[in-house]
Amino acid sequence: MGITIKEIAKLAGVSTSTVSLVLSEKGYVSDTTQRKVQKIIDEYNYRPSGAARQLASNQTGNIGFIISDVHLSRSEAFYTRILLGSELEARNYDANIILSSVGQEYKLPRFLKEKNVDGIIIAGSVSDELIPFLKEDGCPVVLIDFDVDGMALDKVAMDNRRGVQMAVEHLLEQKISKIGFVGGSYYHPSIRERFEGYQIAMDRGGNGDIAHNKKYRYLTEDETSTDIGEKGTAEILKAVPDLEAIICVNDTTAMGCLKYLLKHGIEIPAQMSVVGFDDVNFAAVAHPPLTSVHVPKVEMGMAGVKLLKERIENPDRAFQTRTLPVELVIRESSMSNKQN
Amino acid sequence: MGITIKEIAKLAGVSTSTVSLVLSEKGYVSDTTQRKVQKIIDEYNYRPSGAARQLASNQTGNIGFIISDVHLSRSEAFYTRILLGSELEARNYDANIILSSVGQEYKLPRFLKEKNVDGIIIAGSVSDELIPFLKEDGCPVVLIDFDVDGMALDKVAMDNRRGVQMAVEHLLEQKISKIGFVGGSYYHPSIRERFEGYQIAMDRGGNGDIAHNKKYRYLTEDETSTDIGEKGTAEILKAVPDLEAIICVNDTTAMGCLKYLLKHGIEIPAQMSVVGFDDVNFAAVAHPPLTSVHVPKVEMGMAGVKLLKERIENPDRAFQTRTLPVELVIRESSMSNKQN
DNA sequence: TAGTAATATCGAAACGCTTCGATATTGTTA
DNA sequence: TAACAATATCGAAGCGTTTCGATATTACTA
Repeated sequence: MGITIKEIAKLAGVSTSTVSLVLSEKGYVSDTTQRKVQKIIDEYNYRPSGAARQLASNQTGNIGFIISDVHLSRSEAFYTRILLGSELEARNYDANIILSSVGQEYKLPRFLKEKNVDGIIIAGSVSDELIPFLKEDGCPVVLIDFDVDGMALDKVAMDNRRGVQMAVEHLLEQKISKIGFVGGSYYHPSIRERFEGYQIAMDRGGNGDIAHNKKYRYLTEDETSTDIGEKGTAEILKAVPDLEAIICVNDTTAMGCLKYLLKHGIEIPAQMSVVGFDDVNFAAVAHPPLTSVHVPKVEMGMAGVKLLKERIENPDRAFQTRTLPVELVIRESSMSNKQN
Repeated sequence: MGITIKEIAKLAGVSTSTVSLVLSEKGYVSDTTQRKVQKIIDEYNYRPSGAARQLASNQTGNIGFIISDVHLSRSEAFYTRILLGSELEARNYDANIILSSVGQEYKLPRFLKEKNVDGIIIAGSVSDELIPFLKEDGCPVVLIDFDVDGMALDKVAMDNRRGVQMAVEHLLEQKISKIGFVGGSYYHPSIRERFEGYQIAMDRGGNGDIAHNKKYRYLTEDETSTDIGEKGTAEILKAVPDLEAIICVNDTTAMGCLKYLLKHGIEIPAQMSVVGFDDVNFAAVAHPPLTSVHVPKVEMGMAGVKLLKERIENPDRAFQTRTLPVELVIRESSMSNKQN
């Protein structure tokens, strides 16, 4: 296709090795030569072939980003924002993100089959078989918002427990203690941690009896959704008519919760406070605006790339887990009148 | 790293060319040889090097997907779903999507600099300079939901005009004719088409006086947002107090519109109908659920990959524009009582 | 100023595939 | 059964880089 390094070398009157040195900015090159070569490069708009470079140097400059297709197609932009973060950070390293969604069928992404990446980021839950396979393959892997028991890997997480604790504390401060908990996807580590955070904070606030009473929770293995939110709210409300607040495992669930309450004329937050988690796009524009635990999604994506880079450069270092802090964003849905 | 084709060849007692033929499933290979070689391949878990393959065959199996970072980070999952579609379709061709967000600064993605892709998909608007540059470079390009005047390119579009026409007709049928139009990003071709659709349909319905009266519209070059929606609604309402409906250029804008109306106690749809466009995630869970023109986002992404593949295989064919149909999804926000 | 270190450049061997042309074998046709 | 086509396999030449010595030049040190 384009012009090659050989031709550039000839035009500049130097060897290809010299051109290569100019390109990579390492080794010794005199100023005059460097300028001379660079001029030709610019003039002919020369761009080195990635393939050749990869082949010769045995590194690709690519980062594989794996995400389950159900996550990628989920309505709320959670993993998408993580992807964005990774992409932004990758740009800093001049690396490319090769995206691959995987289904449940455990078909290896092509880039993997052809070892076209220096390392892999996995965001969210994926098929169980995939990760052991990758590890065995010796490919550097970083997990974002996921975990596999007993797998020594670099991970990026968020402080799920702390997040819900803050939410609970915020409610307790308003003298709201009859707090229910609604959610799905209970298989996911983050979800479990969120529930634990709820129990811990309730225990501490002296409301352990509530947090350990099954009447106050609706928790299923089904994928979180607005439906789960609606149904869960209905169930809990049936069991506990004088409920004061509902904490949802994520905003999607909370949307369902809001929907149910609205439909049944239960005033938010006057009669019922609602808190979500993730602080995704629509939390702020929901009706009423939804109090939610903000997750630094973009930062998580960036952290993943950083961790991966470090692992690639230093394959023998100890495995790390980077847990990013979260933040409670208080909006109307939980600003109970009782406070004022 | 791994085992190479040479070693496989030796182990199978054939030449590397034969192994290559087995791999690519073309040319003549006897059944026995094919089995023999495949056995070794499986046994040693051999996977050919993408780099070497690319270098030798001069094709990458990669598709570049370019999206402006503002789009990628936009809250609603519009372009993200297009990306998903492309990814799914790419899987069918065993191709990889290399994702690259670009900022306004027009820094070339690395994959582009190193011609690491067979073709490129651009989703949404990007820097003006980028596209001519790519064309000049001879790289196959497909535009999804974007256009550059006078650029002969393959494109994937949606029927924006028809979409808004349907919305208008739906309102007119309910004897609602005082319809305003709110939106931003007016520089974007799709947005302009949506506005045109509004005018055309209003003209046809005998309400041209309204559609051509500036009082009935709020249209800016600023990026669409809920803020635009709020502000636009406020402005139009000030100018036309007896307004009956508002069509927004997209759902994000419509969310702002709903927010404003809700805040000011204007009942939807009893006093005011609202229609959005795109039918993104939160449209269905909005309060009230938002009538919106459904855009087949995933299908658009898939169509882009198909178009690109066709172009790559046949570089000289005429340029095509694939316009996908849209659909009006009627929800509560526009089911005026007048109808019943 | 000889001897060594730093600087500058180059040639050539990889890197791991694909593919073309050559050669050998088998099958088909008149 | 001679002649030719189809089938099967192989060797070797690329593909466009990087990188490892080797060599040549210049600068510095004692």
